[in-house]
Amino acid sequence: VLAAAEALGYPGPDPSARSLRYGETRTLGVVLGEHLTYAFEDSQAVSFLAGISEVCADRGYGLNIVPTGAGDDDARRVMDAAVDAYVLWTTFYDDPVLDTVRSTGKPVVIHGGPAVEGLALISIDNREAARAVATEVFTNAKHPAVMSFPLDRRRMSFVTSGPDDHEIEYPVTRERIAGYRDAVRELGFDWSEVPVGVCRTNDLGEARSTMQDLLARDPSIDAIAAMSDPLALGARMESNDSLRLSGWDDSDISRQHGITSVAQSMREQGVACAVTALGGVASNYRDNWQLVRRASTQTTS
Amino acid sequence: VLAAAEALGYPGPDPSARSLRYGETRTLGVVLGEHLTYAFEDSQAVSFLAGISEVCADRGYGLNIVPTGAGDDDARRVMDAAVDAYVLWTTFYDDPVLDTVRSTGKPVVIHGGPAVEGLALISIDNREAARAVATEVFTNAKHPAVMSFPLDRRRMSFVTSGPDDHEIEYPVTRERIAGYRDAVRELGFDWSEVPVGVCRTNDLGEARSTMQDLLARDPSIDAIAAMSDPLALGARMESNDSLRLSGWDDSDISRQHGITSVAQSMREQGVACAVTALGGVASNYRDNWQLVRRASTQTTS
DNA sequence: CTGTTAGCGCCTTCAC
DNA sequence: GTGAAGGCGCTAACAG
Repeated sequence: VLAAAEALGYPGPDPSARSLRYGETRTLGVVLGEHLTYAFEDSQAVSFLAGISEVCADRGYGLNIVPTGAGDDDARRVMDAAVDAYVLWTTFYDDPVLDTVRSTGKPVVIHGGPAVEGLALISIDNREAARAVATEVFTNAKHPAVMSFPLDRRRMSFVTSGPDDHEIEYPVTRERIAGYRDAVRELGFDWSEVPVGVCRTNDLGEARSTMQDLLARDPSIDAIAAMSDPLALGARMESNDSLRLSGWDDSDISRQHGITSVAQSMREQGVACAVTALGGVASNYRDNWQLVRRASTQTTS
Repeated sequence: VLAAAEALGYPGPDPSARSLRYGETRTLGVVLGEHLTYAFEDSQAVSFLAGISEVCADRGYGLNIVPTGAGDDDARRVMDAAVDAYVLWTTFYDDPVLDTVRSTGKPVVIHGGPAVEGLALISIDNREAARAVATEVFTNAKHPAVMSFPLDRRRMSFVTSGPDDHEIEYPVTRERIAGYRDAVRELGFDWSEVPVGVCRTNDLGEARSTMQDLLARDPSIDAIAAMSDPLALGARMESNDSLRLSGWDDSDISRQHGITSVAQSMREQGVACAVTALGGVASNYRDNWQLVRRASTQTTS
């Protein structure tokens, strides 16, 4: 009998049929608010996925990566994915994908934000961390400024000042801006006059060009709070060592260049997301960050 | 009617049922011969996956990453994956997974090797590239040596000399060793006396420790052909600038440190694998590499 | 203990 | 035009 099956080229049990029967696929879905290649180009995204995949490997789950934002078939792509649960990365306020994943009735974990009633959220307290690092970098400064991630899906590079919350579509970015604003105000500055350079992508080149634009607008800038280490380094390259500077993520870049940064483990957050999505209980990550003080915010007075 | 469905919490079309009906899942499977986290830790693996994902995103395919080598349920994991085609990364001679994927009857593309009758193969000509770079680095040398990736699944670090093909389980490693050997013999050395340092992992620390072991065995080593740029840099850090040196992949490391290297695009190879797996025709990648000469193999005589 | 059957949810066909 | 039914491949339950 087995020989006959072999001879006829029986392709083995069909996974779709099996899933249908059992009602589970043993696969975790990761929904990206970005182009798929971004998942493998941004080092933070890679760390996050490494954490996710660690959990999947342990439990014998596959990992299905679903890109969104490319077209109007996002909902179909997400719903068509044969997965048991979703982890969302880089989603935004009012993202239609949020409704889509919720309507599936499957477990959903959102990384970073936004907080959605009934869906799990894993994130550090970006606002509080931003307040702490900005307080560090803006103390003893005369003309503070910010280097930011994109504010909305259009992902434009530009320079503005004191942006309002409602202009900012990405939760992590909004929270960090809010934290910078908290610090700015506590130190007695006028937020509406603080220049904010927005970088389309998270890389050195973009940061340098945006820093040039910032300095063109206000050459007296003497302190920069940046949302990533590459952005911070780009700012320094267009300035001089007297610039007070902070980055974010405590990567090799900030270590090598003595840049004050915010340490957080994307990998651990990935683990927490996957564990939660697959039915476990992860610890609270709100306070899982640390301010790492380095030479770039040393007081020189 | 729609309202009623909504009210009852209809979870939307079930992807498993849909796949079953249509006989396709619109998902590409990537089978890793490594622990899943490796896929996100090794920069070459990340580039390869970026290429794969680019194609998947274009065509509206999902990406399902299946780790193997963890236990004896590899076959089940692979067969249970709801995918339309497979791409294999870091597989080896006689890997049982090869039989498993073939038995599914789905399209299979193997990256790097081994060549299997009836399954597609995407790879540069590692042997020829290794011969070229070794000829470059070993010319004018007196005591050539090699820094290698693991030879087999046990992934041990150790020092040996002139290993035979049959000791080497990974196709890419075997081909490169063969190319080094070709060059060594053409230059008149005795392959069986050439020290080969095997590094368990592809990182600097491992390379430094293995280089120490190599030098302990033969302090007169004056040229190293390494299978990656990190391994090459590690070797240099335990030696001095007079060491003739070559790496592989033409990464930032080799550029910054003036190390001769072999350029190839893992990303393009990823694209080629995905295109082939999903039914397209990719161009031949055998000769898609280049020797990049730098200061580390300058003739100083 | 072996053999048959029902049904997972979907889509397409065919009947009305 | 609307509506019912069959079958994709699997497995659990049930009948012989």
